[in-house]
Amino acid sequence: MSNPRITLKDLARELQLSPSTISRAIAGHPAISESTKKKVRKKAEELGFVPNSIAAGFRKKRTHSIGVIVPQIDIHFHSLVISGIEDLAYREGYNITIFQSKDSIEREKEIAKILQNRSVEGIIVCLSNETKSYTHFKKLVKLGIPIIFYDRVPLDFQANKVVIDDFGSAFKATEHLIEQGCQRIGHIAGNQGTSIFKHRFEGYKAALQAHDIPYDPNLVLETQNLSYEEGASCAHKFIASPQIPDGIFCSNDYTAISAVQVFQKAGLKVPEQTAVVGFSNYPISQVIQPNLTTVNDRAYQMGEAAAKLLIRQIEDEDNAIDFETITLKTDLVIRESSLRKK
Amino acid sequence: MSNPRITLKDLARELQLSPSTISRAIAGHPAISESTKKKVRKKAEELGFVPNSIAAGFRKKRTHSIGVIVPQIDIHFHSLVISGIEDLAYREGYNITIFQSKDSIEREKEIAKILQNRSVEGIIVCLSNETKSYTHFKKLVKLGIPIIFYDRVPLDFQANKVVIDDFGSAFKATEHLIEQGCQRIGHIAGNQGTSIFKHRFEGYKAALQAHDIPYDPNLVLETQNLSYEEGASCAHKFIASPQIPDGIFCSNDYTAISAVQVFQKAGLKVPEQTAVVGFSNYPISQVIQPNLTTVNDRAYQMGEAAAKLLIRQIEDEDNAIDFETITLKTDLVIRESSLRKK
DNA sequence: AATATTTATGCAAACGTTTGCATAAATAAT
DNA sequence: ATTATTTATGCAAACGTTTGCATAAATATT
Repeated sequence: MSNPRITLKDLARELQLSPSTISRAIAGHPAISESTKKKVRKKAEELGFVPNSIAAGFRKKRTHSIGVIVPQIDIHFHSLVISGIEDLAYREGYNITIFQSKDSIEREKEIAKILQNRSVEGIIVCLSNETKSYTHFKKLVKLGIPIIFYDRVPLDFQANKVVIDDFGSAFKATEHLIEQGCQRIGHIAGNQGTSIFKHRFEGYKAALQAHDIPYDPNLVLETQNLSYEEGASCAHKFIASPQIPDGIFCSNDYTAISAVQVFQKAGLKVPEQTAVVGFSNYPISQVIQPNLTTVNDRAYQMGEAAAKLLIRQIEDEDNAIDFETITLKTDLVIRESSLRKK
Repeated sequence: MSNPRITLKDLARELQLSPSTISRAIAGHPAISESTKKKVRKKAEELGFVPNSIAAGFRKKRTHSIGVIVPQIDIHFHSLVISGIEDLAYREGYNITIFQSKDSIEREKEIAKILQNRSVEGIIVCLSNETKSYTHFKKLVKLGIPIIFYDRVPLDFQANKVVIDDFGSAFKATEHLIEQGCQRIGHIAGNQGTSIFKHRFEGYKAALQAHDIPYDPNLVLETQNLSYEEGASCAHKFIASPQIPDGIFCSNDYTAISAVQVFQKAGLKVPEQTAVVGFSNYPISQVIQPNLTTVNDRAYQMGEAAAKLLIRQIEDEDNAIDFETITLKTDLVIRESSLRKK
């Protein structure tokens, strides 16, 4: 049989005071005498009183709860984002209720309803792949619940967003290959229906153009899921082409790594014959041989920025803050797979 | 200005009924007529009423909330466990409030208090590295809050635990090397102060003994953190030894991978000259060349099992369930790094 | 001593549900 | 027509805090 939890009323009974006095004493209210405060705190400690934030929150209409919806927790990118969110939230006295949408719009809608039901004060969400309409989120915004979208964000309605500079990152990555002497640069692209990958493709093209290198559509291969297998397939296509590219910018690390491995198996030297750059700085990228040059997309910082923006919006009581978009710069982590010269 | 949230009282006013009738109608109580139920549900839908589970939970003394404490969310093992927990919890109508202890006993104690404060109905926790005393958890158990420990579990007090069969897994991994013809088998061990790694070491020894292979302490190298660097260092020590081992069982994938790479750099053929087996089946293990044979420690299933056990304990009202330990079997995923013969 | 002001504590309503018991209306039985 | 039973809805307390306002006691001023 468990011990029942101690309440303010229990302390009140013990000390022959009223629950409102106990509540104020514990909160350090100036109208309560120091001696009463001392007495109450001592007895609270003695009996193991822990405030019931459900009851307090119910009265004050505050939950200090943030809902987080990610496609999958075990995808490294998202686990870094969540880690960044939790660290910031913990420091600010908020806690995180987490859900996976599993890239299902139906599950995402159900979760949105659950979060309303649970009175979260704000939401951070990476949209599911299937999400094309956002009424389930618009409804919550209308109720005054701020929402921050990260990574996959809605394009056609105003919202708070935290994204990375995909265009600029791709530009820099491609530019790096050019600076390493590459002239015939290929691109393994992500699904162009997803704006992230579209921007990466645009950045790649812009860098070529900026350096007077003609864009050759035959050097761009589009994948659906940027999977390891698709990367290998693209690498084989490059090898089979009349003129093998001497540099490749890949939209994620998996395709970059598989490309590297296919080239090596085919006897192509990386980076001497073909330099390769990936995207996302997964832990894998510093383990494979040669170590992979890759864009560090700062997922942890993305999480921190999203949580900071959300808490600012929660605590802005007059709702004066307009929608905001934070675009994080990235770093290019230069490793062996693209280094020809210093 | 946001729209205020619709309550039972609002519906009551609209329909000229009492809030208790509205509550019962929405809940489908048999004492309420079908026509009233229909009318109430229609109006609820029309006005966008969503039940307030904070208020309902306050009255019923239920939160349907589970607290989860992991050392770090972005460690792949833990992100898989959390994914397993969330999937099971979502299906059972519970939600997950997540915290990182950052391997700090102080932060863990603070989090335990926060979870009491928030009236979670149960807790799943992987103890921080620093945790040597458990009063902060014992106190919660005494209040009737069930706690499931996973992976790093307390040894000297009765608790619910979900672990893997470290001994049996290590035995099987070592046995596999023996079956592949290895006779001089080394071990890169984890910190022996952690029972997980101690059991792995014991399993390794037991397999040698079971096959009449003498245990040679010179073939066992202990690390502190099983880091990539420590793995490389151990590999160098093996290379410098008078007789290089022809098989190595490593306590995690990072050390296995770095060992493989050091051997390859030194001209040793893996697995022909030295076969290598890792532990944890990180995504890395199927990417490196040769692909790594490794123990799949089924972190996702560990999460599911922990959540299932916890919810069973939460919903067992007479508290008749004794403490329980679930030991998950693992699979040995045989890949190139250990295959000499079929 | 009487009056005014300040200090410290208490009362009770409130938050939004749920639910035991009460009561009015409808229906059935005599 | 009267009485008994059933049906459907309502009242109000409860959950554990917080807080506006009330009040008693202590202190200061005249």
